[in-house]
Amino acid sequence: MVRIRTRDEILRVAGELFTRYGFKGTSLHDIAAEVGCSKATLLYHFAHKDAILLALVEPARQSLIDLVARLAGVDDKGIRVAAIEGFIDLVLRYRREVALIYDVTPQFLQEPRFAAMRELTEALRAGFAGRSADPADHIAAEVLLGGIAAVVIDDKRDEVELRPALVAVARRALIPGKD
Amino acid sequence: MVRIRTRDEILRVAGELFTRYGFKGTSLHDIAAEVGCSKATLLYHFAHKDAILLALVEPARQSLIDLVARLAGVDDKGIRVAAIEGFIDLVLRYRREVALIYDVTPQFLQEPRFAAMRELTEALRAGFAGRSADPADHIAAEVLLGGIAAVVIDDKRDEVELRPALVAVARRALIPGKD
DNA sequence: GTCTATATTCGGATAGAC
DNA sequence: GTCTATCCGAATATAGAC
Repeated sequence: MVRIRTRDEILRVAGELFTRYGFKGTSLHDIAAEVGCSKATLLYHFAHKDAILLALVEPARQSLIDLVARLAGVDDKGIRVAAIEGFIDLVLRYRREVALIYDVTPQFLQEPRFAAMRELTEALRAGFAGRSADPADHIAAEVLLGGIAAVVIDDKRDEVELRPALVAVARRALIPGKD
Repeated sequence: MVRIRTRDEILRVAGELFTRYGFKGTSLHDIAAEVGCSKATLLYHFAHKDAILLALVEPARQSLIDLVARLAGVDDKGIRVAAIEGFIDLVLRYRREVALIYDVTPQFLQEPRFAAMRELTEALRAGFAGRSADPADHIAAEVLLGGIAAVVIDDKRDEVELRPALVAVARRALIPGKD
Protein backbone atom coordinates (compact mmCIF):
# COMPACT_ATOMS: atom_id res chain seq x y z
CA MET A 1 0.00 0.00 0.00
CA VAL A 2 3.08 2.20 0.10
CA ARG A 3 3.09 1.93 -3.70
CA ILE A 4 -0.02 3.93 -4.40
CA ARG A 5 0.83 6.45 -1.73
CA THR A 6 4.10 7.39 -3.38
CA ARG A 7 2.32 8.23 -6.60
CA ASP A 8 -0.20 10.40 -4.80
CA GLU A 9 2.55 12.09 -2.85
CA ILE A 10 4.37 12.92 -6.08
CA LEU A 11 1.24 14.52 -7.47
CA ARG A 12 0.65 16.48 -4.29
CA VAL A 13 4.18 17.84 -4.12
CA ALA A 14 4.40 18.51 -7.84
CA GLY A 15 1.15 20.46 -7.67
CA GLU A 16 2.57 22.68 -4.97
CA LEU A 17 5.92 23.27 -6.66
CA PHE A 18 4.47 23.82 -10.14
CA THR A 19 2.11 26.38 -8.64
CA ARG A 20 4.84 28.18 -6.75
CA TYR A 21 7.70 28.10 -9.27
CA GLY A 22 6.02 27.25 -12.55
CA PHE A 23 6.32 24.07 -14.60
CA LYS A 24 9.64 24.93 -16.23
CA GLY A 25 10.87 26.39 -12.97
CA THR A 26 10.45 23.07 -11.19
CA SER A 27 12.90 20.25 -11.91
CA LEU A 28 12.47 16.55 -11.29
CA HIS A 29 15.23 16.96 -8.77
CA ASP A 30 13.18 19.52 -6.84
CA ILE A 31 10.15 17.25 -6.73
CA ALA A 32 12.16 14.19 -5.74
CA ALA A 33 13.92 16.07 -2.95
CA GLU A 34 10.63 17.32 -1.52
CA VAL A 35 8.96 13.91 -1.80
CA GLY A 36 12.01 12.21 -0.33
CA CYS A 37 12.66 9.82 -3.19
CA SER A 38 14.90 9.64 -6.25
CA LYS A 39 14.30 11.00 -9.72
CA ALA A 40 14.22 7.42 -10.95
CA THR A 41 11.23 6.72 -8.71
CA LEU A 42 9.41 9.68 -10.20
CA LEU A 43 9.99 8.27 -13.64
CA TYR A 44 8.87 4.85 -12.57
CA HIS A 45 5.44 6.26 -11.71
CA PHE A 46 5.21 8.72 -14.62
CA ALA A 47 6.66 8.15 -18.08
CA HIS A 48 8.08 11.67 -18.17
CA LYS A 49 7.75 15.07 -16.57
CA ASP A 50 4.87 16.14 -18.79
CA ALA A 51 2.81 13.17 -17.63
CA ILE A 52 2.84 14.52 -14.08
CA LEU A 53 1.31 17.78 -15.19
CA LEU A 54 -1.21 16.02 -17.42
CA ALA A 55 -2.36 13.93 -14.48
CA LEU A 56 -2.75 17.05 -12.36
CA VAL A 57 -5.00 18.90 -14.79
CA GLU A 58 -6.99 15.90 -15.97
CA PRO A 59 -9.97 16.43 -13.59
CA ALA A 60 -10.29 20.06 -14.69
CA ARG A 61 -10.18 19.03 -18.32
CA GLN A 62 -12.95 16.50 -17.77
CA SER A 63 -15.11 19.11 -16.07
CA LEU A 64 -14.67 21.43 -19.02
CA ILE A 65 -15.77 18.68 -21.38
CA ASP A 66 -18.85 18.12 -19.23
CA LEU A 67 -19.68 21.82 -19.14
CA VAL A 68 -19.46 22.20 -22.91
CA ALA A 69 -21.67 19.15 -23.39
CA ARG A 70 -24.24 20.62 -21.00
CA LEU A 71 -24.22 24.00 -22.78
CA ALA A 72 -24.96 22.31 -26.10
CA GLY A 73 -28.42 21.51 -24.75
CA VAL A 74 -29.25 25.05 -23.60
CA ASP A 75 -31.39 27.26 -25.84
CA ASP A 76 -30.28 30.65 -27.16
CA LYS A 77 -32.25 32.52 -24.54
CA GLY A 78 -30.41 31.04 -21.57
CA ILE A 79 -27.04 30.29 -23.11
CA ARG A 80 -25.16 33.35 -21.85
CA VAL A 81 -26.15 33.00 -18.22
CA ALA A 82 -25.51 29.27 -18.29
CA ALA A 83 -22.08 29.72 -19.90
CA ILE A 84 -21.08 32.53 -17.54
CA GLU A 85 -22.11 30.75 -14.35
CA GLY A 86 -20.84 27.38 -15.51
CA PHE A 87 -17.43 28.77 -16.42
CA ILE A 88 -17.04 30.79 -13.23
CA ASP A 89 -17.99 27.81 -11.08
CA LEU A 90 -15.52 25.67 -13.00
CA VAL A 91 -12.51 27.97 -12.71
CA LEU A 92 -13.22 28.71 -9.05
CA ARG A 93 -13.28 24.99 -8.36
CA TYR A 94 -10.05 24.37 -10.22
CA ARG A 95 -8.10 27.55 -9.57
CA ARG A 96 -4.75 25.86 -9.23
CA GLU A 97 -5.28 23.76 -12.35
CA VAL A 98 -6.32 26.80 -14.36
CA ALA A 99 -3.12 28.54 -13.28
CA LEU A 100 -1.08 25.50 -14.35
CA ILE A 101 -2.72 25.35 -17.76
CA TYR A 102 -2.10 29.04 -18.39
CA ASP A 103 1.47 28.58 -17.23
CA VAL A 104 2.28 26.01 -19.88
CA THR A 105 0.18 27.45 -22.69
CA PRO A 106 0.78 27.49 -25.58
CA GLN A 107 3.37 24.72 -25.51
CA PHE A 108 0.85 22.17 -24.34
CA LEU A 109 -1.80 23.12 -26.87
CA GLN A 110 0.24 21.02 -29.27
CA GLU A 111 -0.08 17.96 -27.03
CA PRO A 112 -2.58 15.66 -28.74
CA ARG A 113 -4.81 15.48 -25.69
CA PHE A 114 -4.86 19.26 -25.39
CA ALA A 115 -5.40 20.06 -29.03
CA ALA A 116 -9.10 19.43 -28.47
CA MET A 117 -9.01 22.14 -25.80
CA ARG A 118 -9.15 24.76 -28.53
CA GLU A 119 -12.59 23.56 -29.61
CA LEU A 120 -13.76 23.45 -26.00
CA THR A 121 -12.82 27.05 -25.26
CA GLU A 122 -14.25 28.06 -28.61
CA ALA A 123 -17.60 26.55 -27.65
CA LEU A 124 -17.44 28.39 -24.37
CA ARG A 125 -16.60 31.61 -26.18
CA ALA A 126 -19.67 31.15 -28.39
CA GLY A 127 -21.78 30.68 -25.28
CA PHE A 128 -20.43 33.89 -23.74
CA ALA A 129 -21.31 35.69 -26.96
CA GLY A 130 -24.86 34.33 -26.92
CA ARG A 131 -24.09 32.51 -30.19
CA SER A 132 -23.96 35.89 -31.91
CA ALA A 133 -22.06 36.28 -35.17
CA ASP A 134 -21.16 39.92 -34.44
CA PRO A 135 -17.36 40.28 -34.08
CA ALA A 136 -17.87 42.84 -31.29
CA ASP A 137 -19.73 40.21 -29.25
CA HIS A 138 -16.96 37.76 -30.03
CA ILE A 139 -14.33 40.18 -28.74
CA ALA A 140 -16.33 40.99 -25.61
CA ALA A 141 -16.62 37.27 -24.87
CA GLU A 142 -12.86 36.87 -25.19
CA VAL A 143 -12.25 39.74 -22.81
CA LEU A 144 -14.45 38.22 -20.14
CA LEU A 145 -13.15 34.70 -20.62
CA GLY A 146 -9.55 35.80 -20.32
CA GLY A 147 -10.24 38.33 -17.59
CA ILE A 148 -12.08 35.91 -15.33
CA ALA A 149 -9.30 33.38 -15.70
CA ALA A 150 -6.71 36.04 -14.90
CA VAL A 151 -8.55 37.00 -11.72
CA VAL A 152 -8.94 33.50 -10.33
CA ILE A 153 -5.25 32.92 -10.97
CA ASP A 154 -3.89 36.13 -9.43
CA ASP A 155 -6.44 37.39 -6.93
CA LYS A 156 -6.13 36.09 -3.38
CA ARG A 157 -9.78 36.58 -2.37
CA ASP A 158 -11.81 33.44 -1.70
CA GLU A 159 -14.52 32.18 -3.99
CA VAL A 160 -17.34 33.36 -1.75
CA GLU A 161 -16.28 36.93 -2.43
CA LEU A 162 -15.20 36.43 -6.02
CA ARG A 163 -18.15 34.53 -7.41
CA PRO A 164 -20.89 37.19 -7.18
CA ALA A 165 -18.56 39.95 -8.34
CA LEU A 166 -17.43 37.92 -11.34
CA VAL A 167 -20.96 36.95 -12.32
CA ALA A 168 -22.08 40.56 -12.00
CA VAL A 169 -19.35 42.04 -14.16
CA ALA A 170 -19.81 39.34 -16.80
CA ARG A 171 -23.55 39.97 -16.98
CA ARG A 172 -23.10 43.72 -17.25
CA ALA A 173 -20.53 43.32 -19.98
CA LEU A 174 -22.25 40.61 -22.00
CA ILE A 175 -26.00 40.89 -21.48
CA PRO A 176 -27.48 44.15 -22.80
CA GLY A 177 -29.73 46.13 -20.48
CA LYS A 178 -29.11 44.00 -17.43
CA ASP A 179 -27.22 46.36 -15.15
CA MET B 1 28.50 51.61 -38.77
CA VAL B 2 28.23 47.88 -38.79
CA ARG B 3 28.57 47.99 -35.00
CA ILE B 4 25.31 49.68 -34.15
CA ARG B 5 23.51 47.72 -36.82
CA THR B 6 24.42 44.41 -35.27
CA ARG B 7 22.86 45.45 -31.99
CA ASP B 8 19.67 46.54 -33.71
CA GLU B 9 19.60 43.37 -35.72
CA ILE B 10 19.92 41.31 -32.54
CA LEU B 11 16.94 43.13 -31.07
CA ARG B 12 14.89 42.70 -34.21
CA VAL B 13 15.56 38.97 -34.49
CA ALA B 14 15.18 38.36 -30.75
CA GLY B 15 11.82 40.13 -30.82
CA GLU B 16 10.59 37.84 -33.56
CA LEU B 17 11.86 34.64 -31.97
CA PHE B 18 10.71 35.49 -28.44
CA THR B 19 7.25 36.22 -29.86
CA ARG B 20 7.10 33.01 -31.82
CA TYR B 21 8.72 30.55 -29.41
CA GLY B 22 8.63 32.35 -26.06
CA PHE B 23 11.55 33.68 -24.05
CA LYS B 24 12.56 30.37 -22.52
CA GLY B 25 11.88 28.63 -25.80
CA THR B 26 14.47 30.74 -27.58
CA SER B 27 18.16 30.11 -26.93
CA LEU B 28 21.09 32.39 -27.57
CA HIS B 29 22.12 29.85 -30.17
CA ASP B 30 18.83 30.34 -32.01
CA ILE B 31 19.20 34.12 -32.04
CA ALA B 32 22.84 33.99 -33.11
CA ALA B 33 22.06 31.59 -35.94
CA GLU B 34 19.28 33.80 -37.29
CA VAL B 35 21.32 37.00 -36.96
CA GLY B 36 24.32 35.30 -38.52
CA CYS B 37 26.75 35.88 -35.69
CA SER B 38 28.12 33.97 -32.72
CA LYS B 39 26.72 33.67 -29.24
CA ALA B 40 29.74 35.55 -27.98
CA THR B 41 28.81 38.53 -30.12
CA LEU B 42 25.35 38.56 -28.59
CA LEU B 43 26.91 38.71 -25.15
CA TYR B 44 29.23 41.45 -26.21
CA HIS B 45 26.27 43.70 -26.99
CA PHE B 46 24.11 42.58 -24.06
CA ALA B 47 25.37 41.56 -20.65
CA HIS B 48 23.11 38.50 -20.59
CA LYS B 49 20.00 37.07 -22.16
CA ASP B 50 17.65 38.93 -19.85
CA ALA B 51 19.10 42.25 -20.94
CA ILE B 52 17.91 41.61 -24.49
CA LEU B 53 14.35 41.22 -23.32
CA LEU B 54 14.58 44.23 -21.03
CA ALA B 55 15.72 46.36 -23.95
CA LEU B 56 12.82 45.12 -26.05
CA VAL B 57 10.12 46.01 -23.54
CA GLU B 58 11.67 49.26 -22.30
CA PRO B 59 9.62 51.56 -24.59
CA ALA B 60 6.37 49.95 -23.45
CA ARG B 61 7.39 50.31 -19.82
CA GLN B 62 8.12 54.01 -20.34
CA SER B 63 4.73 54.52 -21.95
CA LEU B 64 3.04 52.89 -18.99
CA ILE B 65 4.88 55.24 -16.63
CA ASP B 66 3.72 58.19 -18.72
CA LEU B 67 0.11 56.97 -18.73
CA VAL B 68 -0.01 56.54 -14.97
CA ALA B 69 1.47 60.00 -14.48
CA ARG B 70 -1.16 61.46 -16.78
CA LEU B 71 -4.00 59.68 -14.97
CA ALA B 72 -2.87 61.12 -11.64
CA GLY B 73 -4.02 64.51 -12.90
CA VAL B 74 -7.48 63.41 -14.00
CA ASP B 75 -10.44 64.07 -11.67
CA ASP B 76 -12.73 61.34 -10.35
CA LYS B 77 -15.42 62.10 -12.90
CA GLY B 78 -13.28 61.33 -15.92
CA ILE B 79 -10.85 58.82 -14.49
CA ARG B 80 -12.51 55.64 -15.74
CA VAL B 81 -12.82 56.72 -19.36
CA ALA B 82 -9.29 58.11 -19.34
CA ALA B 83 -7.87 54.92 -17.82
CA ILE B 84 -9.80 52.65 -20.17
CA GLU B 85 -8.90 54.49 -23.34
CA GLY B 86 -5.33 55.13 -22.26
CA PHE B 87 -4.73 51.48 -21.43
CA ILE B 88 -6.34 50.16 -24.60
CA ASP B 89 -4.32 52.54 -26.77
CA LEU B 90 -1.18 51.51 -24.93
CA VAL B 91 -1.59 47.76 -25.27
CA LEU B 92 -2.67 48.04 -28.90
CA ARG B 93 0.45 50.04 -29.64
CA TYR B 94 2.71 47.57 -27.87
CA ARG B 95 0.99 44.29 -28.54
CA ARG B 96 4.17 42.33 -29.00
CA GLU B 97 5.77 43.80 -25.90
CA VAL B 98 2.68 43.06 -23.82
CA ALA B 99 2.82 39.46 -24.98
CA LEU B 100 6.49 39.26 -24.01
CA ILE B 101 5.86 40.66 -20.56
CA TYR B 102 3.05 38.21 -19.91
CA ASP B 103 5.25 35.41 -21.20
CA VAL B 104 7.95 35.99 -18.61
CA THR B 105 5.71 36.99 -15.71
CA PRO B 106 6.05 36.42 -12.81
CA GLN B 107 9.77 35.68 -13.01
CA PHE B 108 10.58 39.20 -14.14
CA LEU B 109 8.46 40.89 -11.54
CA GLN B 110 11.37 40.18 -9.23
CA GLU B 111 13.75 42.11 -11.46
CA PRO B 112 14.48 45.41 -9.72
CA ARG B 113 13.39 47.48 -12.69
CA PHE B 114 10.16 45.55 -12.96
CA ALA B 115 9.28 45.50 -9.30
CA ALA B 116 7.87 49.01 -9.75
CA MET B 117 5.54 47.57 -12.39
CA ARG B 118 3.29 46.30 -9.62
CA GLU B 119 2.56 49.82 -8.44
CA LEU B 120 1.98 50.95 -12.00
CA THR B 121 -0.63 48.31 -12.75
CA GLU B 122 -2.16 48.96 -9.35
CA ALA B 123 -2.62 52.62 -10.22
CA LEU B 124 -4.19 51.57 -13.49
CA ARG B 125 -6.48 49.18 -11.65
CA ALA B 126 -7.62 51.98 -9.38
CA GLY B 127 -8.40 54.09 -12.43
CA PHE B 128 -10.47 51.29 -13.97
CA ALA B 129 -12.39 51.06 -10.70
CA GLY B 130 -13.07 54.80 -10.68
CA ARG B 131 -11.03 55.05 -7.46
CA SER B 132 -13.81 53.15 -5.68
CA ALA B 133 -13.10 51.27 -2.46
CA ASP B 134 -15.75 48.62 -3.17
CA PRO B 135 -14.11 45.19 -3.61
CA ALA B 136 -16.61 44.35 -6.36
CA ASP B 137 -15.37 47.33 -8.39
CA HIS B 138 -11.84 46.23 -7.71
CA ILE B 139 -12.57 42.75 -9.03
CA ALA B 140 -14.38 44.07 -12.10
CA ALA B 141 -11.37 46.26 -12.88
CA GLU B 142 -9.06 43.26 -12.66
CA VAL B 143 -11.27 41.28 -15.02
CA LEU B 144 -11.18 43.99 -17.66
CA LEU B 145 -7.47 44.70 -17.26
CA GLY B 146 -6.56 41.05 -17.64
CA GLY B 147 -9.13 40.38 -20.32
CA ILE B 148 -8.08 43.25 -22.56
CA ALA B 149 -4.46 42.17 -22.29
CA ALA B 150 -5.42 38.59 -23.12
CA VAL B 151 -7.27 39.71 -26.25
CA VAL B 152 -4.53 41.90 -27.68
CA ILE B 153 -2.10 39.02 -27.15
CA ASP B 154 -4.18 36.23 -28.67
CA ASP B 155 -6.65 37.78 -31.08
CA LYS B 156 -5.46 38.24 -34.65
CA ARG B 157 -7.79 41.11 -35.55
CA ASP B 158 -6.17 44.48 -36.23
CA GLU B 159 -6.44 47.42 -33.87
CA VAL B 160 -8.98 49.25 -36.03
CA GLU B 161 -11.45 46.47 -35.34
CA LEU B 162 -10.38 45.76 -31.78
CA ARG B 163 -10.25 49.26 -30.33
CA PRO B 164 -13.95 50.23 -30.47
CA ALA B 165 -15.07 46.77 -29.32
CA LEU B 166 -12.67 46.82 -26.38
CA VAL B 167 -13.65 50.33 -25.34
CA ALA B 168 -17.32 49.41 -25.57
CA VAL B 169 -17.11 46.27 -23.46
CA ALA B 170 -14.99 48.02 -20.84
CA ARG B 171 -17.45 50.91 -20.57
CA ARG B 172 -20.42 48.57 -20.25
CA ALA B 173 -18.68 46.55 -17.60
CA LEU B 174 -17.21 49.38 -15.57
CA ILE B 175 -19.40 52.44 -15.99
CA PRO B 176 -22.94 52.00 -14.59
CA GLY B 177 -25.83 52.97 -16.81
CA LYS B 178 -23.77 53.57 -19.90
CA ASP B 179 -24.89 50.81 -22.24
C1' DG C 1 33.69 43.74 -32.55
C1' DT C 2 33.66 39.30 -33.73
C1' DC C 3 35.30 34.81 -33.69
C1' DT C 4 36.35 29.65 -31.94
C1' DA C 5 36.61 26.84 -28.27
C1' DT C 6 35.40 25.55 -23.93
C1' DA C 7 33.95 25.73 -19.04
C1' DT C 8 30.11 24.93 -16.22
C1' DT C 9 25.77 23.94 -14.81
C1' DC C 10 21.58 21.82 -15.14
C1' DG C 11 17.80 19.01 -16.62
C1' DG C 12 15.49 14.88 -18.25
C1' DA C 13 16.01 10.26 -18.83
C1' DT C 14 18.18 5.35 -18.62
C1' DA C 15 20.78 1.04 -16.80
C1' DG C 16 21.08 -2.16 -13.72
C1' DA C 17 21.55 -3.65 -8.77
C1' DC C 18 18.77 -4.69 -4.79
C1' DG D 1 9.26 -0.18 -6.25
C1' DT D 2 13.12 2.08 -5.12
C1' DC D 3 17.82 3.00 -5.28
C1' DT D 4 22.73 4.71 -7.12
C1' DA D 5 25.27 5.92 -10.79
C1' DT D 6 25.60 7.75 -15.11
C1' DC D 7 24.64 9.42 -19.70
C1' DC D 8 23.45 12.87 -22.89
C1' DG D 9 21.96 17.09 -24.56
C1' DA D 10 21.06 21.87 -24.00
C1' DA D 11 21.91 26.28 -22.41
C1' DT D 12 24.32 30.32 -20.49
C1' DA D 13 28.43 32.32 -20.07
C1' DT D 14 33.66 33.00 -20.35
C1' DA D 15 38.63 33.00 -22.21
C1' DG D 16 41.49 34.39 -25.31
C1' DA D 17 42.93 34.80 -30.36
C1' DC D 18 42.32 37.76 -34.34
